[in-house]
Amino acid sequence: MPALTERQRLILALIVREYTETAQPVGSARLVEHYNLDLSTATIRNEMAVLTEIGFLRQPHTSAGRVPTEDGYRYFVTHVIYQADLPDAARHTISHQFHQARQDVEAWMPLAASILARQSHAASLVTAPHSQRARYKHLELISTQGRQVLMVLVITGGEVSQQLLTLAEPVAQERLSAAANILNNVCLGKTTEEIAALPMRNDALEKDILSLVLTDLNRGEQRASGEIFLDGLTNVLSEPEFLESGDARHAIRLFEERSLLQDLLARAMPDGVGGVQVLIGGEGKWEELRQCSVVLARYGIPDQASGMLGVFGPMRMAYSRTIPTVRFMADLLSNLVSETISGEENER
Amino acid sequence: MPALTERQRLILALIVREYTETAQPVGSARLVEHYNLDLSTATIRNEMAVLTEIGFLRQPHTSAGRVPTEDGYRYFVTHVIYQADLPDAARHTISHQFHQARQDVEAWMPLAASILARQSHAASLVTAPHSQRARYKHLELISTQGRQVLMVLVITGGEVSQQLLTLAEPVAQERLSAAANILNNVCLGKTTEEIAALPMRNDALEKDILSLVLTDLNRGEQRASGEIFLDGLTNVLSEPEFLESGDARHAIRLFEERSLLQDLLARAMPDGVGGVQVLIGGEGKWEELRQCSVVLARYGIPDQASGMLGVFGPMRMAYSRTIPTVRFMADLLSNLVSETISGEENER
DNA sequence: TTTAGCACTCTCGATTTGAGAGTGCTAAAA
DNA sequence: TTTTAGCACTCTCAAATCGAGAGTGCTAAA
Repeated sequence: MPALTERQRLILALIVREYTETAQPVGSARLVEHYNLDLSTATIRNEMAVLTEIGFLRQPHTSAGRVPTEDGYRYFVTHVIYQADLPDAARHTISHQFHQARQDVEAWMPLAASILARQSHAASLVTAPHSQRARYKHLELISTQGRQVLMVLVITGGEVSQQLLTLAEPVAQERLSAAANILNNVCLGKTTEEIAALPMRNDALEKDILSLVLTDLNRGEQRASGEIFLDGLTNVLSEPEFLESGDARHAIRLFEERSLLQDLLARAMPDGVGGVQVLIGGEGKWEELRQCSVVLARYGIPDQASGMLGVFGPMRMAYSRTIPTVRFMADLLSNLVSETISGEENER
Repeated sequence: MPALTERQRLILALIVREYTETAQPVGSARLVEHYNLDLSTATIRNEMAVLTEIGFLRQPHTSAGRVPTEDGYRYFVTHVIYQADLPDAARHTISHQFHQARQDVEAWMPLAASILARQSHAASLVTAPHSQRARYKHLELISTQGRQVLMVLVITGGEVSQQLLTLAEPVAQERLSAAANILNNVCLGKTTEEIAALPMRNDALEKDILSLVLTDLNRGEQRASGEIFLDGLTNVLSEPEFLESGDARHAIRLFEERSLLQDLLARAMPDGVGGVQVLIGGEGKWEELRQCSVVLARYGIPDQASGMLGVFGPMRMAYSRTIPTVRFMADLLSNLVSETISGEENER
């Protein structure tokens, strides 16, 4: 990583800033004028030549201004604004909105996505907290029609999964409740393996249901993440990058194809809760993201319940705003999750 | 409504078909050539002049081919293909896919949206079944941390809502379960009003929770529809209408702003389950939809649990495919819903 | 009633052109 | 040694021009 002078860093930062705002290549004259620099355009041009030499800037063509390269953005993100903090005003607004929705668990994730999208003026994604090692928490069996039963299974971290089962023969609600009660007593707080290791049930109904519970738990553990919430796609649609090159528009498919998105999340953030990850221009790994950037973070409690959240937009993204926002939101959701589930550990 | 000759109807239909495929104004020569008509271009031109006179076709400019007008599409939809049926092959594919996911209640709605989008090559939307007159079905209280309790409320039709409550003081899980049990016995199958009319509970905990249940039920009834599932937005993004005029792109915002969408659904389909509703070009009521069309249908059981589903795309849409698909899917979901909840009526 | 023929209109793509933006280099100034 | 004024040069972009081609409407004959 080449060392830059203070002034070069400044110029790089200003070019990034100007370009993210205008989406136009920025020339030396505009820079001086717009930011009242105490330098002549010629000096700026010399510095820009250096930055271009290093590979942080490029010219779309001979007589255009400069545009940051992927490396340029990367340097900017890691060396210039990575530690930037979210303004207090924004922190307060966000906290406030969450406080309002405190009671409504179902609203948390969509709210988080909506806030992220609004703050970053880009598309956002949030996955519900999800555990790779699920623990049984509560089972409920509700009879609907004669042979059909709705099974509601609550897992660690408040995850709820529903299944419809068709029994061999009709069973009364009382009988179902009793069976659920027994299983609840036996399985509370146990992991999939622990439940699988339990002695076989004698009762046929209980046996059947327990095996369904197990497949359900297993399926949950297979999934890489919980439900995915998206927002702000329209923000990104009106960006020039997406209007012109069909290339960038291609990237949006990634958001609709959940499987692609899962793959992205899995490969981008293998590690536990931690810092914010910034993928610029697909990092050579995702062809679809060539013109885009993604800012990701994991939240929650490792191994218990964790999810991801992030922002997706053109490479020309307001990183200095987006990164602190993502970091702040990750912390906020982490607190929310740990408040909600920490009791479980004590119960055991 | 002007009466058309058989030949005029044919020509209108062919123009609609050709235009939906190519997105280019269609001229007399292309029509004759492409469909081996036993007529000369001049004859076609005369007929086209008539259709233009009536207001079913228009020319973007003097020397371009013809394009259907909104009225043209409307005539086409109501008089030419409204009764068209979905090919057996498609019916089977769809039924098969649903059969596969029969058990997994949570997968139904996303699956429906996905199928609709795939079949129509447009964007789709499905709302979860929802009841305006909810009936209490089951309550579950799960303690997490000391004072925090996750409340899971199951309502008619399998709707599940979660809330997080913070009690004044810690309460043991046993105590919570007992309270839930009592309330379940008292409230099963009751409507909001009936519950509100019940005698006051003596126990403080039960009283508090019952009032929360009531607000939750009320909030559910206020909502016009259940959760909304979208799919296939990218299908529509690559259509030329959306690439060019920012006008059409504006319409996509409608899909992200749930409130706008709710409004659309509420105003477009006030009536009960019934036929398929086709909104062409916003019908003068939705400025955002000027260049788009929406095909909507309601499914489910009126007053008990019903939802909507539909397809959204450019006005130049393959109606002859989309309309039967929407109709078929509505029937399919209706069956699914009635199978799931019909038992309730018997229980009472 | 249909159709061949024709004059006419208008768009669209290709091509040209000039203004303007921005650069790099050089030589003088600080 | 660093900064800057001056200048020649390059390249894009928007506007203007132009001709081919697509498509029409009309008329008169079949």
